[in-house]
Amino acid sequence: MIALPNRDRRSERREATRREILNCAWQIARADGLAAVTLRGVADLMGMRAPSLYSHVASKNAIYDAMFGQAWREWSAALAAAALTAPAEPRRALLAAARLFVDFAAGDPARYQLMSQPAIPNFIPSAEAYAASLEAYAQMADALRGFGVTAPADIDLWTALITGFTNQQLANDPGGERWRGQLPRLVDMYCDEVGIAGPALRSSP
Amino acid sequence: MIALPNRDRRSERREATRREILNCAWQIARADGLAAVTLRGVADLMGMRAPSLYSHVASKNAIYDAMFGQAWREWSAALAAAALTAPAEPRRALLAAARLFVDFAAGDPARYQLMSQPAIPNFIPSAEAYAASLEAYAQMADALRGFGVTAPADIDLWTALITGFTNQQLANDPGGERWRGQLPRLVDMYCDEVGIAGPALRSSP
DNA sequence: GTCTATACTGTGATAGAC
DNA sequence: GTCTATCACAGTATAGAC
Repeated sequence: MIALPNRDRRSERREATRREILNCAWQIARADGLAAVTLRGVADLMGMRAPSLYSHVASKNAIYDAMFGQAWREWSAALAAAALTAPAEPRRALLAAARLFVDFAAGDPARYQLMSQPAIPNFIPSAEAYAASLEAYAQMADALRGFGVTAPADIDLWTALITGFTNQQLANDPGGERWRGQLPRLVDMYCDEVGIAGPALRSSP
Repeated sequence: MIALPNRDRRSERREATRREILNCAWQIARADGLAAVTLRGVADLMGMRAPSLYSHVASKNAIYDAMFGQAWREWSAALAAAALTAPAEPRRALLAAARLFVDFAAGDPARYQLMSQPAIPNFIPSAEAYAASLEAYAQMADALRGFGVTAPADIDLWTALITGFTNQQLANDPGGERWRGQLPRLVDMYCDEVGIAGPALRSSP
């Protein structure tokens, strides 16, 4: 009988290289933009030849795909960490969530660009990676449900409002406050519309 | 003394070829997406060789640039044709403008993708092409001013709301009504917020 | 399993002949 | 103006060394 090691060092190392590939890709994306990620560039950073990457990833789009899923999972984690389930002050909680999203996007524009399709030509997230974004959506929907918002239309309204503000902020005033500064007003508008009570945020941002 | 022709047939023909290049590029973009536009593809459609295009266009990005300006001028024309200066019923006018924008975007997703940066890697609209988008912005701002909306923040609010709805509609329910159908509600929210009077649209869409 | 060398295809772009 | 030829660079497929 052969003693099986309780840890598979081989697959551990394999996972580590895969992670390193993603890290190098992120590094390039952050520095020079998403489109600047090339297999040769990633390979250079790793001290490898470009074709060698195919031992660990199926294609370049597979790298984007993994990054896409990773990005949405990071957002889910950030939202969960914020623990905005404060039913006592729903408007403040929603404002915090909105600011969190804008700041999350502004903190890594390349990441946000990848999250909001269609950033890369010919890249369509796989069902598995897309599931990560759906989970983040469900997470936000849950939070809204905690505030009494259940109608799908009301949830659609929220997503359109927040992403609209985020896109405008990043595209026209990156790092500024032109739209971000209006978030209290936006959250008030939304809460008034969907019937979330509480004191207005506008006067006391 | 040499008789100068009163029309420059040469430059007329030159302009015609340039237009044809753009038309072929649009044709490809509409059929297979913006990224599918290839110099060889355009040249094929024109019965030319790819390098010959450089006699009429400085680069591939110059083609995108011309398309960008053209797209925004088309939107300006569409908005002007709508003649939404109906101060009697501002809410209806704004709803018409909002629907016009969503439909304009949905009518040619590739065009809208190009209008909303950053659609193509390494493509940044030239100052001249960008001016076309600024003019469209000024046009909308003028219309809003006609309804008493003058604060820059209020105009920013409008753009974020409309583009947010449009993006969500195209990305998650292309050709549908999921967000488009909520436009009356959105316009009401906006008008209530910025102080545009009139009967609510919600009940009578 | 992991990496390399080589090579194929397609891209935007340039040079120079006609 | 348009052509042919060619370049540099991309993603990727394959064969084989270790």
